[in-house]
Amino acid sequence: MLASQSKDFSKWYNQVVLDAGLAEYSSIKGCMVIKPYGYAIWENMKNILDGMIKDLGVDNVYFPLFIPESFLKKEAEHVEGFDPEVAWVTQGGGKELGERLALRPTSETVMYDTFSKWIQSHRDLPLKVNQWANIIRWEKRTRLFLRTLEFLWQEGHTVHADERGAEEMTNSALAMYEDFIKNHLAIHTIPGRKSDAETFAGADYTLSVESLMLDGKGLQMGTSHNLGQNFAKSFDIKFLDEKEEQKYAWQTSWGVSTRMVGALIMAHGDDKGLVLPPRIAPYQVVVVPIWKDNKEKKNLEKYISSIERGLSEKGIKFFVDWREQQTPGWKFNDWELKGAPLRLEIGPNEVEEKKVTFVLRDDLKKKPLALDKFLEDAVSILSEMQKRLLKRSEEFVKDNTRVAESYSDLKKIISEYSGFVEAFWCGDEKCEAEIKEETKATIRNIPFGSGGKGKCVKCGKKSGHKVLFAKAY
RNA sequence: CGGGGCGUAGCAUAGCGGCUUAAUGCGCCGCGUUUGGGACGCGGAGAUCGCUGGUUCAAAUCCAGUCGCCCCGACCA
Repeated sequence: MLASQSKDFSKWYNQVVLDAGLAEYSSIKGCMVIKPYGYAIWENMKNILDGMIKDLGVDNVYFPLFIPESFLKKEAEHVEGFDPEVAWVTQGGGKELGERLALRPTSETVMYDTFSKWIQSHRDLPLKVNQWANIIRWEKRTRLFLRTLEFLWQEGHTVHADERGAEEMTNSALAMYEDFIKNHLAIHTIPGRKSDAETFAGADYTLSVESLMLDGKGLQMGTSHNLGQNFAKSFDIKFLDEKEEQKYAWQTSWGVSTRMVGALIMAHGDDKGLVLPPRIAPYQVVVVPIWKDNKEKKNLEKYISSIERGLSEKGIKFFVDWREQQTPGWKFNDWELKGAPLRLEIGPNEVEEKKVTFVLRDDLKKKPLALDKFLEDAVSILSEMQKRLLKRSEEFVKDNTRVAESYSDLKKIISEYSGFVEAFWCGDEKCEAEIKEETKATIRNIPFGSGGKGKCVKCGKKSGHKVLFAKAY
């Protein structure tokens, strides 16, 4: 039995990850094994995003896992930010190394060392590359998919001739994430800008898309950094422009990680397990055959193969669960745990009447439908479900976003409801730090277009924008 | 890095100085009956009790060390 979401959310989360077969703990501290079903979800995310990234004119590359210490040290803020969580290689081939090698916590430095050689002329720009890779960050506290010592991600890195080019890229990367998360993961996010304290080490500014999990905690789902010329200056990325002048380049970097799998679980799941949006589910339709004897099974096989043909023609990803050891009831529960969007229960009754019985994961009601009609409607049934999940997510975020007029409001809302809290903030890091200290809530971001005039909830100084507070993962 | 907990079969646990062969559930293997909401019977395989040392006539059990993991806090995609 699965723990109840409302009673113990984190226990529920861990059980879903383990029992649904997404991942398990490995024998290596802080690291997880991603199992086939979990990896299939990541793979779907990866494939879709990879196409979107290419549509932005970005090419895939691969850079070394090892980063010499001297590279990391070139950008002062960058080292400082990452130093506490870097893993170092000090020996190789049985010998002590002359220089330590970091296992990449992110690839800015190792890439930009090379970029400085690639870029000589304005004709070499813009340079846009992306890398799918594993990342090592020595986190003190780990949690399946959300925070592990090693994780998988995508990191885009671009170089531009002018500030505007970098700005536009920073925005389009974020827009791409928002689009992907909305239209494929069916999760509503709030795009905005990070406060200085939460800005990526070495960036001019950081944009993010933030969402709310079902327990009311915030989760950053993607980030896009405008690096300005900070790294260009440290790594000497210069080019001759049209006027034959030497200029430092402008850069961006942006990424999303396997953390999104965790977000997917926590944004849609229920007490029965995962709820996967059809567009990201490994199997959109799972067929559970029900039979008593060989004769019934023979008839079923024939009937189901016609269903298979029909689903294939519509481009629907499906799986027929012919396992002999499990009873139908067991399979129903198993696929609910695994979040299959649509389940077909096919037995002698369905064969007899040329119909299907289907159950959608979000409402769990059994519905009969003529086979022909079902095959005709399957695509739209799934896309309706996709829409419902997004709508539910939007409503959830809306219902759990509250406005705080005063500091006591803020404290009260955070402790009673959690969720997002909109409040004015003066921009002072001191107020931000004190609020974090006292309420555990952090500024998730400053949503785009948030304006108005008011007073900082903490110090009462004038403020020109509301920001989003939440307790976060 | 601070606080807490735990290492016994693939997994989850019981046993906490002597019950004589280390137990139970799940899982696994075989046979049979089952199969429309987590089936059942019978038979079976599987454990140097994390590791090292010590105390004792006797150690999974007590002591010391060591390694590892999990949970709670500060740092983070």
